[in-house]
Amino acid sequence: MKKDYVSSYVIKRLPRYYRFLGDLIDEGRDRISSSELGGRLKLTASQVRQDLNCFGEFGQQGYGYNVELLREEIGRIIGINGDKSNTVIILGAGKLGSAICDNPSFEKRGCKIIGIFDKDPALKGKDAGGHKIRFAGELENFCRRYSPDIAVLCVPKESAKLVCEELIGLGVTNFWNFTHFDINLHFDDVNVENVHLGDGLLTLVYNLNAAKDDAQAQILGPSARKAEAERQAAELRVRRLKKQKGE
Amino acid sequence: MKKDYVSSYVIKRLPRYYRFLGDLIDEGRDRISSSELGGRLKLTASQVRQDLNCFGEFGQQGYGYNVELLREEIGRIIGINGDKSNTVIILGAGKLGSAICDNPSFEKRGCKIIGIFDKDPALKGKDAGGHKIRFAGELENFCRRYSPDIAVLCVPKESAKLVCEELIGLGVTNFWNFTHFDINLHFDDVNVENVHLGDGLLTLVYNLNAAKDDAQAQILGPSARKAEAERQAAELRVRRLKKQKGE
DNA sequence: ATGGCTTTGTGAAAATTTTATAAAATTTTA
DNA sequence: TAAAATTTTATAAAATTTTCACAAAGCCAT
Repeated sequence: MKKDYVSSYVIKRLPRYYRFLGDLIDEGRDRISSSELGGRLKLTASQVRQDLNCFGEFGQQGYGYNVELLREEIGRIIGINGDKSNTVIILGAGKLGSAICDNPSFEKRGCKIIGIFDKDPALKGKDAGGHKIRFAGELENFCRRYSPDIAVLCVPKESAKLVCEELIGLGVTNFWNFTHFDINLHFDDVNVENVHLGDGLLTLVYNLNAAKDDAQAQILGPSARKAEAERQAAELRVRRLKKQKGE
Repeated sequence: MKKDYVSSYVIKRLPRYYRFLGDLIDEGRDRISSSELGGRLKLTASQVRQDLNCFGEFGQQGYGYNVELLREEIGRIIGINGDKSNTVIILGAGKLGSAICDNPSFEKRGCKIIGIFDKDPALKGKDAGGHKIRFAGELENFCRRYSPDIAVLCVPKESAKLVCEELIGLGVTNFWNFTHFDINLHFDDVNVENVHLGDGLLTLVYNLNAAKDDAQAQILGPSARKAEAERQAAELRVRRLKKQKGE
């Protein structure tokens, strides 16, 4: 049954489904069951079905889901409409900015880069991923004229707040944020997707160290750990008993 | 009380605490309460206390937390030891690879880049963030000699599986994955931190479209939405009543 | 030193997310 | 064509995360 509220956990999984369904099409698959889909994505079949049912009934009993149809449907849910793409500007034409500029295929995701800006006048006119870098001073006029949907922030942390303020003032409300400045903590009524690369590295380092201590620590939840501990204790008891009998 | 199991949600928040405490030090703050910390990070005071108490008792009643001490403690928890840094290799010296190479300060996070590799022989010897690019063929010998702790994957999706297999075979178990290949779906016993930039963009696009429909949709949970709906209904009743009285 | 005030740590309640089960519909097989 | 197998949808149960509430502990002004 279609829900009127969908949790952020479900939404975070949508792009993964979308991406995987694309792979399935490449494999030549035309149908898939929730249990196989779940198995391959390391989710339970239940979860897959619950997730999809938030948006409608896309499956067919006894058959499963049509791969192509489901992918199209999820694309529609996310909002990748072939007819109207979201316009994107990139702030900061440093290494990261220009890497972002051509790396993840914006077009495939219904987005179109319409400008890249840098406050360094020396970069003006140079190329970044097929786009001419503009001087930051042009930003105001550009935004008033084209009102971009999304701003990608690749500026140094120190500039981030100022740039944000200006952009919000110019009506930009959606940010893909690669800076270490937490936009949502300072401004309301904005959509922000934070990347915070450094945070991810730290999470990895934590898990790296945790794995040294206990290989299972990161895999099992509390109840599963408890069950495992009990299983091991039971095994020990059995072994002890056998040993007693043997003697 | 120190816990022996800590949920992944808590762990994901640790880097944020760590980063924010750094900012507080820059601001010259030397103490902070859980309620202020929560307020500034958009978390509840309760959650902050629960999170920290997973690892020990770092606060003091009537005082709060010492900023510097707490930051140090969280650093220790994550595993950023000044004495021994984790060694990192980068696979793929394209735009993204070389951007990663100098952008997020690995050193600050207890990591040290010891090599960057690319399968394009033309890049061999060229500079990327102060490191000489090596030819991918050297990877095996290099790994056997230095056994790096972490591999950063910035290769195209097609190469990802092969590179992964080789690295795992060479004993690398920690991956910071920027490719669209889901390592953890194909290999066990590895720590993976996926970035999947494209997924983040899609999440942003979804929220962008959702915001158009309902500004509050992404902020409130189900029960809060229900309560808000009830509040509005009650307000309407009151207004109606007033109107009746007025007439 | 003392008393009021602040703030933590913690167990329990509430909310949310995930998993499991029962019922219904469709396909496949014989 | 009918029965068996498969698989979804809807619902209920379980697990997990978050919030609440308060006693105990320590700070700080007087």
